[in-house]
Amino acid sequence: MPVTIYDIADRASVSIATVSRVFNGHPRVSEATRQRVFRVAEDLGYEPHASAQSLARKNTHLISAVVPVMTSFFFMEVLRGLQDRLDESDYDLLVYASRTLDRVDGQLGRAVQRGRSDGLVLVSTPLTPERARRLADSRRAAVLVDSYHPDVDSVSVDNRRGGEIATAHLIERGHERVGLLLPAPASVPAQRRRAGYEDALAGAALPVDEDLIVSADWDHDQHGYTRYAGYRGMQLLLERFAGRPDEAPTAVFVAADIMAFGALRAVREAGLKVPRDIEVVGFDDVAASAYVGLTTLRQPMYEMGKLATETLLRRLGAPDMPPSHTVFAPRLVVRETTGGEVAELA
Amino acid sequence: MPVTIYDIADRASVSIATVSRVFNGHPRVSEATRQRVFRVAEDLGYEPHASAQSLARKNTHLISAVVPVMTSFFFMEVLRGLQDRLDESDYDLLVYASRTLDRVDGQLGRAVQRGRSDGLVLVSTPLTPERARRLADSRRAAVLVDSYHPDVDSVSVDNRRGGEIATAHLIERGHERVGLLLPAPASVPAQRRRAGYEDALAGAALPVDEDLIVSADWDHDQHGYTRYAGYRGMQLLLERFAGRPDEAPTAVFVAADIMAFGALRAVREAGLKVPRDIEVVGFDDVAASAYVGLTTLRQPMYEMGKLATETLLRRLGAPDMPPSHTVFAPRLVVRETTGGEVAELA
DNA sequence: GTCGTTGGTGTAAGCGCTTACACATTCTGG
DNA sequence: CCAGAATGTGTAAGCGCTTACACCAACGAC
Repeated sequence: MPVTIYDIADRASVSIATVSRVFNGHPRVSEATRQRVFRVAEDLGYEPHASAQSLARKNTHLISAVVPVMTSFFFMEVLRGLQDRLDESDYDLLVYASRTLDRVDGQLGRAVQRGRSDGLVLVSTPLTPERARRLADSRRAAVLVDSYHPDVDSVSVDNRRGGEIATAHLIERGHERVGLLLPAPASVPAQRRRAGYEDALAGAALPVDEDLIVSADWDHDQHGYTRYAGYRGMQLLLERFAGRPDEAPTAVFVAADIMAFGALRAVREAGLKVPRDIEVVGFDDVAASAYVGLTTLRQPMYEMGKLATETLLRRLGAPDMPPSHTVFAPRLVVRETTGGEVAELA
Repeated sequence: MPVTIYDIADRASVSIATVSRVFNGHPRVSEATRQRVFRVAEDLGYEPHASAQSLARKNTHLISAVVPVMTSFFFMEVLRGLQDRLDESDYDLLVYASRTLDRVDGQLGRAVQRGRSDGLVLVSTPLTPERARRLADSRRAAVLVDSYHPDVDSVSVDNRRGGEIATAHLIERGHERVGLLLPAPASVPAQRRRAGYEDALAGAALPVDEDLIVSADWDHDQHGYTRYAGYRGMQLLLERFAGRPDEAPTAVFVAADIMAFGALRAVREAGLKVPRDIEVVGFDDVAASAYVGLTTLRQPMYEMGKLATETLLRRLGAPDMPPSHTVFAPRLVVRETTGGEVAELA
């Protein structure tokens, strides 16, 4: 029933080789033949068979995106960037999003399967030695987004610098007791942001006080980038200083916007006002941050996705080029939570 | 270099047929041979070639999801539902998201290509006769999410009923002048919601006043599900009644949460307070709605995605089953914008 | 006229896998 | 002890396409 090149070859009185050549834009086909083949193909409603092409050509024209738990705005924006760039190429996109963090390796396994896709985009997926080995074994082109490995192309944001900017912003606004709310300690970006936090303190000759820092380490196997983690973290932080209000933080850098939303809530519930009693800075600049008026560090997520694709496509064309690493600087967006103007409409 | 079944066959001293059988769990293989083949395969690091399998088996184990402009929470949730259900199967997911609405058909074309995927999930993509024909020609299994066509499985929400519930809620709260903000008039779900709005008015013996209704019809080729559309729409609505405040709406049903955010903004800018001067009900219940305290109609997006996959997988197993249509009832979630409690943490 | 070119096309060998069919062996029951 | 069933394995024909190689005709150049 389905039409193959054999059918076309028959009806157009040529060989299947010629039909194939026509469809692949081979130069040595006479104009007359080309026209005839196209006409017959049109008549018959022919469409090449993707798997057969993949097998014969030894490439799939497919890109795999591996993302952890697809839940956040971040991944969606990156994906959108990927898509938009891919749209201009003739690659299609396979998405491997795992439900829980422990399934990531399983997804990765499927993504690197022979004949599945030509290249991978790994989003927020730290390249452990084990994973790096697997990737290398598979000989598949890859690019990392939001993580780093010396041997693989990557696109990321300067988390450390971002943490520093965030904290410095608060210090400049007169705060000397700046709290820090972190997701699960395992998160590498969060570690970097913390380093930046410490940089800023050091720059202002302020001490690092562990009491001011809370990590969402209670929920194992979770990344901790949740509203609840921020809510609970802020509660813990406030409780710690319940007996000594003069030592309590007057500002908090929350390492992710989504957490900051929870944190704001906890502040409100504690009967405090933002920014009057406590100022807050987030990280990411997700869509809702503008609504809520959250001061934050903007990550160019969409652009990162776009660039990642760009990089991957380049890599597919030049497998032996040395790896490239692009680092974007996050940009401070001041809103109400640190006394800025009412949010723009965007 | 890459290992094929031939390599394994050699090393295990069996034929390729037997190797294939082992990997496909064929019952008639002796235990000894099975073990040996597995061992050799393990040693060699064998992995089946996806394209070759697809070609030989005549199926790809791939599902395509076609979504318009990947930008909203809605699509992400549906996608997440899809993913999670797919995770339990051995299908992988191809995502076709178009940058603009006019590219949807192009994406659809790629998605239905022979040998690309076994089935399609069409999200918020109205099945025009042209598209229906194409789908039928391709003989590919498909399921519609958030749209309807008699011949194709579908999963959707009762938009009309939702519109009615939203409006009735406002009427019950004492409002007699209820405004309506809609996205682009072409949107079928929006038309249904409007119908529900009119149902509720009729039910309360209230007239339909066109002055109270605003459609985002200024931006052609856009779906109008944007924050700006809501902002502008609300502005227009307020302007209309600038000279006759007694006739102005005291409540507004906004056909999408994202629009409602913009609408709230416009209300605030006009110097009015929600819910004191104007009450607002949205539709969707996106994540940010809880933050903002927006009363809205909750669509079970995640569940719809999950069920869509379920339906599609069933359909793949039974192509001739008559089409099924599942309609979820949206649920009213009362929050601050209609005088409800402060938002839950979720 | 002969000979290398060049353009246009066909033949056939894959690509890596599945599976119908055939065959050989072993098992079972009478 | 043998027919027939059950079990295990191999042979080979695809699946639909690409492409190296070969071939032939037409073409100028000498």
